[in-house]
Parts: sequence; structure tokens; C-alpha cells
Amino acid sequence: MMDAAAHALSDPTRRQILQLVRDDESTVGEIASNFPVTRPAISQHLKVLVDAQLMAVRPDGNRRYYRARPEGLTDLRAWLDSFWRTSLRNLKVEVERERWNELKDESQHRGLDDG
Amino acid sequence: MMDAAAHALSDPTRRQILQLVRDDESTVGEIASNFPVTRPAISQHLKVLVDAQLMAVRPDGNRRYYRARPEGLTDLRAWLDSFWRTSLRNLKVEVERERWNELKDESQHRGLDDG
DNA sequence: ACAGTTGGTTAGCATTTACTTACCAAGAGT
DNA sequence: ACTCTTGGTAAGTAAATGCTAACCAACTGT
Repeated sequence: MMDAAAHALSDPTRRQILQLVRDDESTVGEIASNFPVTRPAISQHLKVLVDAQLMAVRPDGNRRYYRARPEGLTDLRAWLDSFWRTSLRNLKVEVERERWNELKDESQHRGLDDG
Repeated sequence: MMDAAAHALSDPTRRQILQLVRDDESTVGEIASNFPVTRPAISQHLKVLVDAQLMAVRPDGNRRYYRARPEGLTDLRAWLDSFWRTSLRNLKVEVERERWNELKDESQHRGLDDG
């Protein structure tokens, strides 16, 4: 599920492909012309992206139009978001605890100085 | 930058490690005990995660406490969010255009039937 | 019918990756 | 001092990955 999406996004070329078709569908040739690698390489990347449900194909006669499929990112985004949120919350709680301890220390020192 | 984070997250074991230390820091041994692989393997995964800035270490005597570093996800999250949002917006626009064309067709047919 | 375009697939290659075993260094506890 | 615990590092290995060159299939336009 999410494994496929995470794996697909791990390659920089594949991320660039996604960005390239983000706003407009385009053919394999068009996509490949934007990269320093051969068309078969792009074709293989496209297969990975389609398998991961991050892209969809629309055959039209001779050509095949590829477009981005944002829904394919849902699971990964959910995971990332959940992780990010709780992790950050924990961090904040800890920082607050530290600050609290510092304040306690200060007041204790003040108490000693006064006594 | 983001490449390292994306690459680090592409491995399921590394994602599980992150989730494991999401709420509490823990030592290498503790982490490793949750996986079917040897401790050196975990150590290597931890190196990847730290290099990608997704984790931080706190040495304490003999042990090393690892914790998640959510800030390390900022760039990747931003990329994903931006991609997801604009891509989805484009999709919506297209669906609306299609629906519009359908409506136009319908009214044309009605016109023909009436004449 | 036939040449050109478009793009998926295969085989082979070099590199990377995830793993294990063996080893080593540093701190902890007796 | 010396042993045990903890964990990083190195070498080696099998599998996966990204690439190219060569090939093939399907559709296009003449």
C-alpha cells in the first residue's frame, strides 16, 4: 500500500517525473525529453509509478498519456502527518517540562540564597 | 536535503524504527529487540536516519538514546503537500470542465429534439 | 502495402542496498 | 585489573535497482 508509494518516491527522477505531469498529462516521449536518460529508463520509472498508483495512463491511438494521481499519496501523507504531529507534540511537552524544571531550580536557588 | 529524507523513508524497517521512537527515545538494543534482524543492521539503519536528519542521538555513558526529529520531515512534507494540493486542484478543474461539456451536450440534444 | 512513430519489454551490466559475521572501543560494575 | 554490556565499524554476500542497447508490437499517414 504505502510501501509502494514510499519506494516510488525515493528516486529523484521519479519525483521529477511526477512534478512534470503535475499540471498536465503528457506522453512518454515528452517526459523522456526532459531527462538525461533514455526512453526505456523512463518507461520503467513510469511502470513503478503506475504500480504504486501515483500515476494513471490514458492510451490514445499510438501514444499513452500519463498523468499524476494525487489520491495515491493519501496513505503516505496520512502517515507522515500523524507522525509529524504527535512527534512534534511530544517534543513541545518535553521542552515545556525542561523549562519548568529550570524555573523550579531557580526558585530553589533563590530560597537557599534567602535562607 | 529532501533526497536523503525520501530515501531514508523508503525502507519499511526504517519507517518502523521511526514510529518506535516517535513517543520515547530509546537505546539501540531496545530498538533492535523489536526487529527480526541483527543489531548491526539496526545500527546501520540508524546511521541512515541520523544522516537524513530524521533522528538525533543523545549519548549517555554506555548507551546511546535515539529520538525522532520531526523537523527533518519539513521539506518532504512541503513538497508532498504542494504536489498534492495543486495536483488535486487541477483534477477538480478538469472534472468540472467535463461536467460542463456534458451539460452543454444535453441542452444541444434537447434543442434538436424540439426542432 | 509500407515506412515512420511511439513506446513497452528483455538481457545484461555496474552500483547500491540490506543483511550477517567478526571484530573493536568505551563505559559500568564487581 | 578484569569482565560484561553496549554499540559502532569492516568485510563479504545475495538481492534489488537504474541504466543501456536491442528488439518487438501497435498504431499512423502516405
